[in-house]
Amino acid sequence: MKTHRQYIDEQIKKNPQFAEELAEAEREVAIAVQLAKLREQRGLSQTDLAKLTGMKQPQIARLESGAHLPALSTLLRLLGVLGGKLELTATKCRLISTRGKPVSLRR
Amino acid sequence: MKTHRQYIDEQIKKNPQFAEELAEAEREVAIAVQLAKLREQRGLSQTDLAKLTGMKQPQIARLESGAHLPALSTLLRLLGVLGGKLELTATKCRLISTRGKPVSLRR
DNA sequence: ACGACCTATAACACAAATGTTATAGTTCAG
DNA sequence: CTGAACTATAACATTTGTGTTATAGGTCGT
Repeated sequence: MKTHRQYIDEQIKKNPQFAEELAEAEREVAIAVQLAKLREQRGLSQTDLAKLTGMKQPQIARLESGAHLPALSTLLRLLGVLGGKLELTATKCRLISTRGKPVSLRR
Repeated sequence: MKTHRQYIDEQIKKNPQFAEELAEAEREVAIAVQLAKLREQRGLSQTDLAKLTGMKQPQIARLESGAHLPALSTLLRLLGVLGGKLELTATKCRLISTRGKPVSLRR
């Protein structure tokens, strides 16, 4: 229950960018999982959802299995039917003005 | 200041699905717009953001102009740098169990 | 008028996701 | 054990987005 986390920490030390990449990857799988969960909460089979969205069952399966990320358009289509929202919110501001100039820089 | 909205309402009457499609389209452009806004709030030029994300300026321009939707992976990459989150939340539940069975149906 | 910076657009090869059909493995009811 | 419903996987053509280079049009300071 330790080695995996250790490995990750090492990588982050070696390459700070790794943290960002990892976070991104985690957000990616999270999406597949959430889609599947949402579908089941709604009591729909993959086939049902496929019909409702005009897709085919194997496509749903591919997405939920994480074989690849849905296109944004596909994700929105699914959420439209499943009753879900995609919110894009600004959070932390750790912004470095690359040179001189303060917050609202260069211009 | 009326004809456009009227047109839309007519379409919805003709084809109920049109409402869904429209909502989806609106969510799509919203994404492009929000990306641009967020970048400007951070005081970054397209070129800056490109460097920070390892992309090229024209790619940023393409996305912000809405020429096409970013791939989810690209969106996450941008948000990682811009300091933004993508939240996927369940909302309304207007779910019809297609045949018999109540909420948690068929299985 | 000149440079320096910005944003936008076009073109094209490449990669990634979709749409589709077929099919196989599960589980469960009868 | 059979069949029905569900999920998963493979293959392949098509569409969509990326990565890249080049270039053009704004705006501003000097």
